[in-house]
Amino acid sequence: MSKATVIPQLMAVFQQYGYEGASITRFSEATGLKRASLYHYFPNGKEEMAAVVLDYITQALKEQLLAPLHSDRPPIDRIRAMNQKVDAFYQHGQQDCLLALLSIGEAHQLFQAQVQQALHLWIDSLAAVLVEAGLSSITARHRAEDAIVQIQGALVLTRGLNDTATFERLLHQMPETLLRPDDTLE
Amino acid sequence: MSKATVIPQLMAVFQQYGYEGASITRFSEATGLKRASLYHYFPNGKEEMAAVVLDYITQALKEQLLAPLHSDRPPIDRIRAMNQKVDAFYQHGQQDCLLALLSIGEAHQLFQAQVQQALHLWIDSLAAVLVEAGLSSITARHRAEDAIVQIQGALVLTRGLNDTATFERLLHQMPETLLRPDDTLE
DNA sequence: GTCTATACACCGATAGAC
DNA sequence: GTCTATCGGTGTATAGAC
Repeated sequence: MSKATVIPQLMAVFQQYGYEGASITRFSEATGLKRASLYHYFPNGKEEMAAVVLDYITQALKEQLLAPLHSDRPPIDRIRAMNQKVDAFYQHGQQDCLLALLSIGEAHQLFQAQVQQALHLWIDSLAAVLVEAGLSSITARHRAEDAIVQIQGALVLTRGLNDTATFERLLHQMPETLLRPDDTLE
Repeated sequence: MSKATVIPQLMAVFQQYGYEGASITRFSEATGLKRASLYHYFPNGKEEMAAVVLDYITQALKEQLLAPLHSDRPPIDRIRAMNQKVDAFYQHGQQDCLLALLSIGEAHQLFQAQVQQALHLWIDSLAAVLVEAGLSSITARHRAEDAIVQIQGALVLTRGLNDTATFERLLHQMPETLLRPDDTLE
């Protein structure tokens, strides 16, 4: 049992219970390791676990969600490809986003820097594609922010309404919405 | 000290710490009442407190945010009026939404019905105004969902980026966005 | 590296005096 | 209605055997 093996299992616990609701007992049940063994891997306990999980999902963001944005296909195909990954990553909206969960309560202070960095990476990567597609720099940035807002907001609505329809609809129409002509009113 | 007096104080604790992070000790500090006194008002403890707070904010939703939608002014003015209230209610995006916080972890099971009802009320009220403005029933519903998605997503982004700019921008451009002509592509 | 055993703080909840 | 005192349970974290 290596450290890398347990990280996805810790991630699942954080996703299901949030930062405060995630306890060492639950981590122990999820990994099959006893408390003391977890402290062997993560001497700083829950806080260190969350930090490592955040590094892990930042890597997943780069390698899974953002990688399709750097292909040589047309911009709209790249965004479609990203959204396919987004749909899988969040399991059609039924999986909570750790970037959102870890900016609540006590966790907000602790992980703000890491969360901020990941969100900026996402926005910047998407905005770069929109600039390449011919949008102005400022419009591209706004649209990229809007995309992340839609994803995060749709995740909230999916949980609250217990219905993935809005998440799926917004993901589906997002590529065209993001690439619509620049009104210069924005 | 009456029961109604402490509800806003309990709400503030839930908003700051989420459901799991909110403890009786913190409620005691926020209200000035000792633990046993809180159990006098809320025999079922934290769960009952959250349920009462949810009723309170559902009432606030109706009386503060949705009331402007029922005036006799043009639809765009009514939506602008709602968004002014939204901006104040969430303190320019810096105040977390309890409907989102109470659909996480353990709280999700407990309060799903109340959260769902409040969100549907919000969406239905907004969609009714959009229908009155001439949009088709299905488009109105989608746009109303989009509005709640934008508000909730922008709240997430405000926390994560520590910047209220996106929240303010989206609120400002929302009235025109919601009332734009129906493409019938939606 | 993994375990058992344990220390100590805080949690939710209740009993009972005033 | 508000308090002090207290209970059992769970939380984080560590010591030390194997």
